[in-house]
Amino acid sequence: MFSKTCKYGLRAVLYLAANAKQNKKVGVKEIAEALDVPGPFLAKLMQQLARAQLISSTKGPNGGFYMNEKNMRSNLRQVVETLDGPEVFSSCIMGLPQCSSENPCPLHEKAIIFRHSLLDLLEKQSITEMAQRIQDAGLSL
Amino acid sequence: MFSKTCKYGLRAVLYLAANAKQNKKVGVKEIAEALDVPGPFLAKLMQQLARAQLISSTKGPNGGFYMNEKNMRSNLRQVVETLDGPEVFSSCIMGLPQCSSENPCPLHEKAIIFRHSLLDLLEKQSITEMAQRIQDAGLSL
DNA sequence: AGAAAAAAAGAGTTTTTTGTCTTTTGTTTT
DNA sequence: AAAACAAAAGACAAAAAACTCTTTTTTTCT
Repeated sequence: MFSKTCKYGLRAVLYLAANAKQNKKVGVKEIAEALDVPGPFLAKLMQQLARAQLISSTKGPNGGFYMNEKNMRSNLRQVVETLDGPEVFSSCIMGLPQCSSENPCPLHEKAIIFRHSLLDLLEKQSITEMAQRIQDAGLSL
Repeated sequence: MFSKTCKYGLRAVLYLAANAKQNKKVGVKEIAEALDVPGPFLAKLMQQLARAQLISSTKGPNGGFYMNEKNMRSNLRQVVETLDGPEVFSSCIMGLPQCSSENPCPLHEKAIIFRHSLLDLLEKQSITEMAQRIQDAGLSL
Protein backbone atom coordinates (compact mmCIF):
# COMPACT_ATOMS: atom_id res chain seq x y z
CA MET A 1 0.00 0.00 0.00
CA PHE A 2 2.28 2.78 1.26
CA SER A 3 6.09 2.72 1.46
CA LYS A 4 7.78 2.31 4.82
CA THR A 5 8.90 5.92 4.60
CA CYS A 6 5.27 6.91 4.35
CA LYS A 7 4.07 4.66 7.16
CA TYR A 8 6.81 5.89 9.50
CA GLY A 9 5.92 9.46 8.51
CA LEU A 10 2.23 9.07 9.28
CA ARG A 11 2.98 7.61 12.67
CA ALA A 12 5.59 10.28 13.47
CA VAL A 13 3.21 13.10 12.59
CA LEU A 14 0.52 11.64 14.81
CA TYR A 15 3.03 11.07 17.59
CA LEU A 16 4.04 14.71 17.39
CA ALA A 17 0.44 15.86 17.30
CA ALA A 18 -0.39 13.86 20.41
CA ASN A 19 2.82 14.39 22.38
CA ALA A 20 4.54 17.62 21.35
CA LYS A 21 3.73 21.27 21.78
CA GLN A 22 5.63 24.43 20.90
CA ASN A 23 6.89 24.43 24.48
CA LYS A 24 7.42 20.67 24.61
CA LYS A 25 9.44 19.73 21.57
CA VAL A 26 10.65 16.17 21.01
CA GLY A 27 13.79 14.86 19.33
CA VAL A 28 14.08 12.18 16.64
CA LYS A 29 15.60 9.83 19.16
CA GLU A 30 12.52 9.88 21.37
CA ILE A 31 10.17 9.44 18.42
CA ALA A 32 12.24 6.61 16.96
CA GLU A 33 12.20 4.76 20.26
CA ALA A 34 8.50 5.33 20.83
CA LEU A 35 7.60 4.05 17.37
CA ASP A 36 10.36 1.42 17.23
CA VAL A 37 11.67 2.59 13.85
CA PRO A 38 15.26 3.24 12.67
CA GLY A 39 16.35 6.64 13.97
CA PRO A 40 18.58 8.01 11.18
CA PHE A 41 16.04 6.90 8.59
CA LEU A 42 13.28 8.65 10.48
CA ALA A 43 15.43 11.78 10.73
CA LYS A 44 15.61 11.91 6.95
CA LEU A 45 11.91 11.81 6.39
CA MET A 46 11.28 14.32 9.16
CA GLN A 47 13.41 16.71 7.16
CA GLN A 48 11.18 16.22 4.15
CA LEU A 49 8.08 16.86 6.23
CA ALA A 50 9.67 19.96 7.75
CA ARG A 51 10.61 21.31 4.31
CA ALA A 52 7.01 20.75 3.23
CA GLN A 53 5.93 22.68 6.33
CA LEU A 54 3.83 19.84 7.66
CA ILE A 55 5.83 19.78 10.89
CA SER A 56 8.07 22.34 12.61
CA SER A 57 11.54 22.07 14.10
CA THR A 58 14.22 24.07 15.87
CA LYS A 59 17.86 23.22 16.37
CA GLY A 60 20.00 23.52 19.47
CA PRO A 61 19.45 22.69 23.13
CA ASN A 62 15.81 22.02 23.99
CA GLY A 63 15.18 21.95 20.27
CA GLY A 64 13.37 19.24 18.38
CA PHE A 65 10.19 18.70 16.42
CA TYR A 66 6.69 19.94 17.17
CA MET A 67 3.47 21.02 15.48
CA ASN A 68 2.39 24.63 15.29
CA GLU A 69 -1.25 25.70 14.81
CA LYS A 70 -0.99 25.63 11.03
CA ASN A 71 0.64 22.17 11.09
CA MET A 72 -2.23 20.88 13.23
CA ARG A 73 -4.74 21.96 10.60
CA SER A 74 -3.16 19.91 7.81
CA ASN A 75 -4.23 16.35 6.99
CA LEU A 76 -2.74 12.94 6.36
CA ARG A 77 -3.22 13.10 2.62
CA GLN A 78 -0.59 15.83 2.53
CA VAL A 79 1.80 13.65 4.51
CA VAL A 80 1.37 10.78 2.06
CA GLU A 81 1.75 13.02 -0.98
CA THR A 82 4.91 14.55 0.43
CA LEU A 83 6.57 11.20 1.12
CA ASP A 84 5.23 8.89 -1.58
CA GLY A 85 4.35 11.48 -4.22
CA PRO A 86 0.92 12.50 -5.50
CA GLU A 87 0.81 9.65 -8.04
CA VAL A 88 -0.22 7.16 -5.37
CA PHE A 89 -3.65 8.71 -5.56
CA SER A 90 -3.89 9.23 -9.29
CA SER A 91 -2.01 6.42 -11.03
CA CYS A 92 -3.85 3.44 -12.50
CA ILE A 93 -4.37 0.55 -10.12
CA MET A 94 -3.23 -1.88 -12.83
CA GLY A 95 -0.28 0.28 -13.82
CA LEU A 96 -1.53 1.30 -17.27
CA PRO A 97 0.17 4.52 -18.33
CA GLN A 98 -2.72 5.60 -20.57
CA CYS A 99 -5.58 4.73 -18.22
CA SER A 100 -8.23 7.47 -18.01
CA SER A 101 -11.99 7.87 -18.21
CA GLU A 102 -11.65 8.09 -22.02
CA ASN A 103 -9.46 5.02 -22.22
CA PRO A 104 -10.25 3.08 -19.05
CA CYS A 105 -8.64 -0.08 -17.78
CA PRO A 106 -11.02 -2.89 -16.83
CA LEU A 107 -11.05 -1.78 -13.20
CA HIS A 108 -11.19 1.96 -13.78
CA GLU A 109 -14.75 2.78 -12.69
CA LYS A 110 -14.60 0.64 -9.59
CA ALA A 111 -11.13 1.89 -8.73
CA ILE A 112 -12.43 5.45 -8.63
CA ILE A 113 -14.91 4.54 -5.92
CA PHE A 114 -12.27 2.71 -3.94
CA ARG A 115 -9.81 5.56 -4.27
CA HIS A 116 -12.41 8.02 -3.08
CA SER A 117 -12.84 6.06 0.10
CA LEU A 118 -9.08 6.17 0.64
CA LEU A 119 -8.86 9.92 0.16
CA ASP A 120 -11.83 10.33 2.44
CA LEU A 121 -10.02 8.32 5.07
CA LEU A 122 -6.91 10.48 4.91
CA GLU A 123 -8.45 13.87 4.32
CA LYS A 124 -11.63 14.15 6.29
CA GLN A 125 -10.18 14.21 9.78
CA SER A 126 -7.91 17.05 10.79
CA ILE A 127 -4.75 16.14 12.65
CA THR A 128 -6.12 18.02 15.66
CA GLU A 129 -9.11 15.66 15.86
CA MET A 130 -6.93 12.60 15.48
CA ALA A 131 -4.51 13.72 18.20
CA GLN A 132 -7.48 14.15 20.51
CA ARG A 133 -8.78 10.65 19.76
CA ILE A 134 -5.32 9.16 20.21
CA GLN A 135 -5.01 10.68 23.67
CA ASP A 136 -8.58 9.96 24.75
CA ALA A 137 -8.66 6.35 23.63
CA GLY A 138 -4.98 5.68 24.23
CA LEU A 139 -4.47 4.43 20.69
CA SER A 140 -1.10 2.93 19.77
CA LEU A 141 1.23 4.34 17.17
CA MET B 1 -0.45 0.09 -4.15
CA PHE B 2 0.52 -3.18 -5.78
CA SER B 3 4.00 -4.29 -6.84
CA LYS B 4 4.91 -4.30 -10.53
CA THR B 5 4.90 -8.07 -10.44
CA CYS B 6 1.31 -7.92 -9.31
CA LYS B 7 0.23 -5.33 -11.88
CA TYR B 8 1.84 -7.27 -14.71
CA GLY B 9 0.16 -10.41 -13.40
CA LEU B 10 -3.31 -8.89 -13.32
CA ARG B 11 -2.94 -7.62 -16.86
CA ALA B 12 -1.52 -10.92 -18.11
CA VAL B 13 -4.39 -12.91 -16.62
CA LEU B 14 -6.95 -10.61 -18.22
CA TYR B 15 -5.06 -10.76 -21.51
CA LEU B 16 -5.22 -14.53 -21.40
CA ALA B 17 -8.87 -14.52 -20.46
CA ALA B 18 -9.73 -12.25 -23.37
CA ASN B 19 -7.40 -13.70 -25.99
CA ALA B 20 -6.57 -17.31 -25.24
CA LYS B 21 -8.52 -20.55 -25.34
CA GLN B 22 -7.53 -24.16 -24.78
CA ASN B 23 -7.17 -24.41 -28.55
CA LYS B 24 -5.56 -21.00 -28.96
CA LYS B 25 -2.70 -20.82 -26.50
CA VAL B 26 -0.38 -17.85 -26.38
CA GLY B 27 3.32 -17.60 -25.52
CA VAL B 28 4.99 -15.23 -23.06
CA LYS B 29 6.55 -13.39 -25.94
CA GLU B 30 3.19 -12.42 -27.40
CA ILE B 31 1.83 -11.37 -24.03
CA ALA B 32 4.94 -9.36 -23.16
CA GLU B 33 4.73 -7.49 -26.44
CA ALA B 34 1.00 -6.88 -26.14
CA LEU B 35 1.34 -5.48 -22.62
CA ASP B 36 4.74 -3.84 -23.21
CA VAL B 37 6.36 -5.47 -20.19
CA PRO B 38 9.76 -7.24 -19.85
CA GLY B 39 9.42 -10.76 -21.21
CA PRO B 40 11.69 -12.85 -18.95
CA PHE B 41 10.28 -11.10 -15.90
CA LEU B 42 6.76 -11.84 -17.02
CA ALA B 43 7.74 -15.47 -17.64
CA LYS B 44 8.74 -15.80 -13.98
CA LEU B 45 5.48 -14.57 -12.62
CA MET B 46 3.49 -16.65 -15.07
CA GLN B 47 5.19 -19.66 -13.52
CA GLN B 48 3.95 -18.60 -10.11
CA LEU B 49 0.41 -18.20 -11.41
CA ALA B 50 0.60 -21.58 -13.12
CA ARG B 51 1.84 -23.28 -9.94
CA ALA B 52 -1.08 -21.67 -8.08
CA GLN B 53 -3.37 -23.06 -10.79
CA LEU B 54 -4.75 -19.67 -11.73
CA ILE B 55 -3.62 -20.13 -15.32
CA SER B 56 -2.74 -23.21 -17.37
CA SER B 57 0.21 -23.97 -19.61
CA THR B 58 1.69 -26.62 -21.85
CA LYS B 59 5.20 -26.92 -23.16
CA GLY B 60 6.43 -27.74 -26.63
CA PRO B 61 5.36 -26.67 -30.12
CA ASN B 62 1.99 -24.89 -30.17
CA GLY B 63 2.26 -24.76 -26.42
CA GLY B 64 1.80 -21.68 -24.30
CA PHE B 65 -0.54 -20.27 -21.70
CA TYR B 66 -4.31 -20.34 -21.59
CA MET B 67 -7.25 -20.43 -19.18
CA ASN B 68 -9.30 -23.53 -18.60
CA GLU B 69 -12.88 -23.46 -17.27
CA LYS B 70 -11.76 -23.57 -13.67
CA ASN B 71 -9.22 -20.79 -14.22
CA MET B 72 -11.95 -18.60 -15.70
CA ARG B 73 -14.00 -18.94 -12.53
CA SER B 74 -11.28 -17.56 -10.25
CA ASN B 75 -10.98 -13.89 -9.36
CA LEU B 76 -8.42 -11.14 -9.22
CA ARG B 77 -8.05 -11.27 -5.46
CA GLN B 78 -6.44 -14.68 -5.87
CA VAL B 79 -4.02 -13.29 -8.42
CA VAL B 80 -2.98 -10.50 -6.06
CA GLU B 81 -2.61 -12.85 -3.12
CA THR B 82 -0.47 -15.22 -5.14
CA LEU B 83 1.93 -12.52 -6.32
CA ASP B 84 2.02 -10.00 -3.46
CA GLY B 85 1.03 -12.29 -0.59
CA PRO B 86 -2.18 -12.28 1.48
CA GLU B 87 -0.82 -9.61 3.87
CA VAL B 88 -1.63 -6.83 1.40
CA PHE B 89 -5.23 -7.27 2.44
CA SER B 90 -4.76 -7.81 6.15
CA SER B 91 -1.76 -5.77 7.30
CA CYS B 92 -2.23 -2.44 9.04
CA ILE B 93 -2.36 0.55 6.73
CA MET B 94 0.05 2.42 9.01
CA GLY B 95 2.33 -0.59 9.38
CA LEU B 96 1.65 -1.28 13.06
CA PRO B 97 2.49 -4.92 13.83
CA GLN B 98 0.00 -5.16 16.71
CA CYS B 99 -2.91 -3.36 15.04
CA SER B 100 -6.26 -5.14 15.53
CA SER B 101 -9.79 -4.37 16.62
CA GLU B 102 -8.69 -4.82 20.25
CA ASN B 103 -5.66 -2.58 19.84
CA PRO B 104 -6.53 -0.38 16.87
CA CYS B 105 -4.36 2.19 15.13
CA PRO B 106 -5.92 5.61 14.65
CA LEU B 107 -7.10 4.70 11.16
CA HIS B 108 -8.25 1.17 11.90
CA GLU B 109 -12.03 1.52 11.69
CA LYS B 110 -11.96 3.64 8.55
CA ALA B 111 -9.33 1.42 6.98
CA ILE B 112 -11.64 -1.57 7.30
CA ILE B 113 -14.26 0.17 5.20
CA PHE B 114 -11.72 1.15 2.61
CA ARG B 115 -10.25 -2.31 2.48
CA HIS B 116 -13.67 -3.83 2.02
CA SER B 117 -14.20 -1.70 -1.04
CA LEU B 118 -10.90 -2.95 -2.43
CA LEU B 119 -11.72 -6.60 -1.88
CA ASP B 120 -15.11 -6.00 -3.40
CA LEU B 121 -13.44 -4.55 -6.46
CA LEU B 122 -11.19 -7.56 -6.93
CA GLU B 123 -13.52 -10.32 -5.88
CA LYS B 124 -17.00 -9.55 -7.06
CA GLN B 125 -16.46 -9.93 -10.78
CA SER B 126 -15.45 -13.28 -12.18
CA ILE B 127 -12.69 -13.34 -14.75
CA THR B 128 -15.23 -14.60 -17.28
CA GLU B 129 -17.30 -11.44 -16.88
CA MET B 130 -14.28 -9.21 -17.13
CA ALA B 131 -13.00 -10.91 -20.28
CA GLN B 132 -16.40 -10.32 -21.84
CA ARG B 133 -16.36 -6.62 -20.97
CA ILE B 134 -12.81 -6.25 -22.25
CA GLN B 135 -13.78 -7.69 -25.62
CA ASP B 136 -17.13 -5.86 -25.88
CA ALA B 137 -15.82 -2.43 -24.90
CA GLY B 138 -12.34 -2.91 -26.36
CA LEU B 139 -10.70 -2.00 -23.06
CA SER B 140 -6.91 -1.64 -23.00
CA LEU B 141 -4.59 -3.80 -20.94
C1' DA C 1 14.00 -41.50 -33.22
C1' DG C 2 15.41 -36.68 -33.91
C1' DA C 3 14.69 -31.83 -34.16
C1' DA C 4 12.41 -27.92 -32.72
C1' DA C 5 9.45 -25.30 -29.82
C1' DA C 6 8.07 -23.40 -25.57
C1' DA C 7 7.63 -23.41 -20.59
C1' DA C 8 10.28 -24.42 -16.07
C1' DA C 9 14.07 -23.70 -13.31
C1' DG C 10 17.98 -21.52 -11.58
C1' DA C 11 21.70 -18.26 -11.33
C1' DG C 12 23.14 -13.62 -11.98
C1' DT C 13 22.72 -8.35 -12.57
C1' DT C 14 20.75 -3.72 -11.97
C1' DT C 15 17.98 -0.46 -9.71
C1' DT C 16 15.28 1.17 -5.95
C1' DT C 17 14.25 1.29 -1.27
C1' DT C 18 15.67 1.10 3.24
C1' DG C 19 18.88 1.99 6.61
C1' DT C 20 23.60 3.95 8.58
C1' DC C 21 27.35 7.04 9.47
C1' DT C 22 29.80 11.52 9.41
C1' DT C 23 30.04 16.37 8.97
C1' DT C 24 27.92 20.88 9.00
C1' DT C 25 24.86 24.45 10.53
C1' DG C 26 22.12 26.88 13.64
C1' DT C 27 20.46 27.67 18.71
C1' DT C 28 20.62 27.99 23.37
C1' DT C 29 22.75 28.04 27.75
C1' DT C 30 26.49 29.12 30.73
C1' DA D 1 32.52 34.00 23.69
C1' DA D 2 32.52 29.02 24.38
C1' DA D 3 30.39 24.72 24.88
C1' DA D 4 26.84 21.72 24.12
C1' DC D 5 22.91 20.27 21.90
C1' DA D 6 19.93 18.94 18.10
C1' DA D 7 18.41 19.23 13.37
C1' DA D 8 20.15 19.52 8.33
C1' DA D 9 22.83 17.72 4.85
C1' DG D 10 25.39 14.54 2.34
C1' DA D 11 27.84 10.36 1.44
C1' DC D 12 27.74 5.55 2.10
C1' DA D 13 25.99 0.40 2.86
C1' DA D 14 22.66 -3.30 2.94
C1' DA D 15 18.44 -5.43 1.50
C1' DA D 16 14.68 -6.01 -1.53
C1' DA D 17 12.47 -5.61 -5.95
C1' DA D 18 12.84 -5.61 -10.76
C1' DC D 19 14.88 -7.41 -14.61
C1' DT D 20 18.14 -10.67 -17.60
C1' DC D 21 20.42 -14.70 -19.16
C1' DT D 22 21.42 -19.68 -19.51
C1' DT D 23 20.27 -24.37 -19.02
C1' DT D 24 16.88 -28.07 -18.47
C1' DT D 25 12.59 -30.42 -19.21
C1' DT D 26 8.53 -31.57 -21.68
C1' DT D 27 5.87 -31.89 -25.75
C1' DT D 28 4.91 -32.10 -30.63
C1' DC D 29 5.87 -32.63 -35.33
C1' DT D 30 8.38 -34.71 -39.05
